[in-house]
Amino acid sequence: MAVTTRDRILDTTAELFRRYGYTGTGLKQIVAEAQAPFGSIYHHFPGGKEQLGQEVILRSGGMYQELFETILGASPDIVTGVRNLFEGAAELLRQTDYADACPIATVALEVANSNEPLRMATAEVFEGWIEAGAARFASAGVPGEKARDVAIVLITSLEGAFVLSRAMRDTEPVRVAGEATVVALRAALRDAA
Amino acid sequence: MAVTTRDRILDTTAELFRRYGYTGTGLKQIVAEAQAPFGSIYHHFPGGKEQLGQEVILRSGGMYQELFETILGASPDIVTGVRNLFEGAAELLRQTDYADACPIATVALEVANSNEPLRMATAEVFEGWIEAGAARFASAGVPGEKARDVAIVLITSLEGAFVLSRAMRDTEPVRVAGEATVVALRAALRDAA
DNA sequence: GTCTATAGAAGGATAGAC
DNA sequence: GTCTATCCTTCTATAGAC
Repeated sequence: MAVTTRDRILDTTAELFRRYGYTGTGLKQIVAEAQAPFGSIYHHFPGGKEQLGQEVILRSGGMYQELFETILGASPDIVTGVRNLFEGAAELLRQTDYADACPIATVALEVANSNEPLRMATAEVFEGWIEAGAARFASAGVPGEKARDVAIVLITSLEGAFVLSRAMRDTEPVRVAGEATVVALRAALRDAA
Repeated sequence: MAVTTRDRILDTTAELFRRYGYTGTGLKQIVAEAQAPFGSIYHHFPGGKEQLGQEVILRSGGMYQELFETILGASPDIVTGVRNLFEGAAELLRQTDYADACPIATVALEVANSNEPLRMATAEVFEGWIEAGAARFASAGVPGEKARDVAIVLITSLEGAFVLSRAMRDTEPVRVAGEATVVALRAALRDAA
């Protein structure tokens, strides 16, 4: 079949991590949902839960980055792209009962002071997002020294808005944070002129 | 003594939640660190871990709000106050090995789609922070309809910056988010003139 | 190699001694 | 009422049957 057991485990784990976090997701829960025998986890991931977590973090981070790129690439200009990104996130939240937000933020907070290998994986993802965002903003006309800052503002705004929107079950924080990010981006673009 | 067993349990739990999250913190771990017998948890919190979690969330939220008010109240003007708030957060992160950030964000993400009573507690805290911030910005001269938005920008920026800074072990996200929040606040204040 | 059964530790919760 | 001992479940991980 097109999807291997290994991929099914990775996909299922990513989904469960997003909803229940790292410590809140059990290996038995994963294999049950992925319709795989328990032993297949240790067959495909000899390092156990930690190895599985690492791969899920890096993989989800990469997929989310591709989603960013797709949305921004499909927009006529960078300002519209950023606006579409936040509006799409708000809509997706609403449609998924406020579950479908950042795939790694919950895990990132859980492991930041308790699991160094996993913390490093989340840091690697965030750093990758920042660099990708900075490159895109720079090529859109944001001055070099400002491009990284704008990328950080975008990502921190979105992450923080996810925290509040998921807790409050309201898209308001995502919408407001999106507007603020657009304003910050416009200001940075003005500096270039 | 000045501090009761109940308070010691609440303080200890708040600290452990911040570091390990809700599911990552065990009741046995709590009583061990609080130097209390195991039974005292169910004596003081008959509702078990969930009741304890609820009280910790609301209490930590209130204490953090007081901290906001203290910092903003001690600053000569609102812009300086917001700057001090982010700078203080960055310094505290650095000093505490990037553990001392938002006391409830980790729990908020963990429970958002898995524990409705606890989700409501986190939502109550965030809504309280937004309203307190909006009131303060309004009295500082931000037009009424903008005051709530600025408060949301402040809180989402800080929360998102905490996620990145803790994961990356770098204060850069908090500092950049702080600058952006100051810029947004200044723009809102200009609208009033 | 795929899968089941189970080990050994830790989880939350409770009963009852004192 | 304070505290201890224990219950039952669930956790990660492993051993070994097929």
